Amino acid sequence: MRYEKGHKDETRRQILDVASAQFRESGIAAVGLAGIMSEAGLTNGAFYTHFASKEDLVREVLLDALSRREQRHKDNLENGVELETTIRDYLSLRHRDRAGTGCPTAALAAEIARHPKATRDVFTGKISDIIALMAQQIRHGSADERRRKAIAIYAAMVGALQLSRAVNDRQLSEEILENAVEAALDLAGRR
Amino acid sequence: MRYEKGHKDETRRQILDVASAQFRESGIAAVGLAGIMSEAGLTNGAFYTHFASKEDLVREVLLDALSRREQRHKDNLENGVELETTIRDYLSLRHRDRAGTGCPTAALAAEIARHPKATRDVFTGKISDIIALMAQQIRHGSADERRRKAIAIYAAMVGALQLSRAVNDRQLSEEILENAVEAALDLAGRR
DNA sequence: TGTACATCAGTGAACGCGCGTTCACTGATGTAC
DNA sequence: TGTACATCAGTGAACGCGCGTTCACTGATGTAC
Repeated sequence: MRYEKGHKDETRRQILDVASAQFRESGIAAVGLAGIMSEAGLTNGAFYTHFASKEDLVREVLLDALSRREQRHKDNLENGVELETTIRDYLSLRHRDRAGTGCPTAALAAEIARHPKATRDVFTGKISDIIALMAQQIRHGSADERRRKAIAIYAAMVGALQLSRAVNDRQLSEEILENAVEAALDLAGRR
Repeated sequence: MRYEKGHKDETRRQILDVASAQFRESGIAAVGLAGIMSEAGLTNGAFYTHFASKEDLVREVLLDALSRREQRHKDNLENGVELETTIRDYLSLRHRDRAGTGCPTAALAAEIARHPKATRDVFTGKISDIIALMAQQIRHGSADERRRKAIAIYAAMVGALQLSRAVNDRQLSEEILENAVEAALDLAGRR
């Protein structure tokens, strides 16, 4: 063949990575395939060698980005990382300012709600897994109680990160992050 | 004049209302001016008699929709409506299923974060006002404590509503809303 | 061993379409003289 | 009172542009005989 073994997989991964960052940075509807392909160092037409449609790409990007997030939660759990650390990392200035490498839920949840069933199915499955992993990070309470807390904490984190990004006032933005950290810790039963 | 007095204002309001619903239902980037104008019963060209650009419309829609939300919070406060009621209304199935008439923050926050300064300024100002009004609904604690709580509760509500909309599983969707209600009430110091 | 053909990742131009925006025009009314 | 002109909300066609998608083609390699 013209290209060495595994070349196509590498190209696919490259497209996936570029799209993943652009979607989270600018939103799905605002990003065009031409822009993705050119940043990936390819021409328009090659896209369809790897994906069936833009919606197919969206689904694959979501699966990939959320799987990476899930893996991070798994690693945290195995390494005994405290829930407090997870919360503080999520609600950090760094995460707020780097949407392109950050949580896909905070960047895209509202948009995902308007996408086809197959795309929402991927989101639903991964979000369930992530909630289950966060529940395991919680120290006290029954399995049911921990799950309930994990859901509420996750929702609070997603909402606060979005607000801190949308708001155009440094002080208010930081106030939102800080208060959400405290609230999440309260909910986790840490104080 | 060709049209009776106040006609232009009515037309402007009509465009504003149609755009407001379409933006919240489908997202700003996914909605076109032609679709807005035809639903408003007008042709393309008339748009620029009322607004300078799509971004101008976005700003006006946001100002209008958030002002209405703010007014609702004011009314609630004057009528002695409990914070619990505000929370339960926000995190209701009805609100989840009617994004077009619902909270602009939950529908558009991530998108607003990517819009120009002037648009984000409008959002920031109104969100500050709404937070201040919610803080007044909280019964216990110093003014500062109540503000901190209001911020956290608002973030949790926004995040939970979005998650409940994005998720493609009825049970999980309702579980998110219910747990967020409980968490918000906990944060408010109701139990 | 040499030749003919198959494979396939990627190229790049083109497709129809809808986007935001512009603009010459319409036609009913108000104003000036 | 009659006429000429100004006003202005709205029309509808057109602008250039970028969108997602298609497709004939390229050219390096692998396979068959």
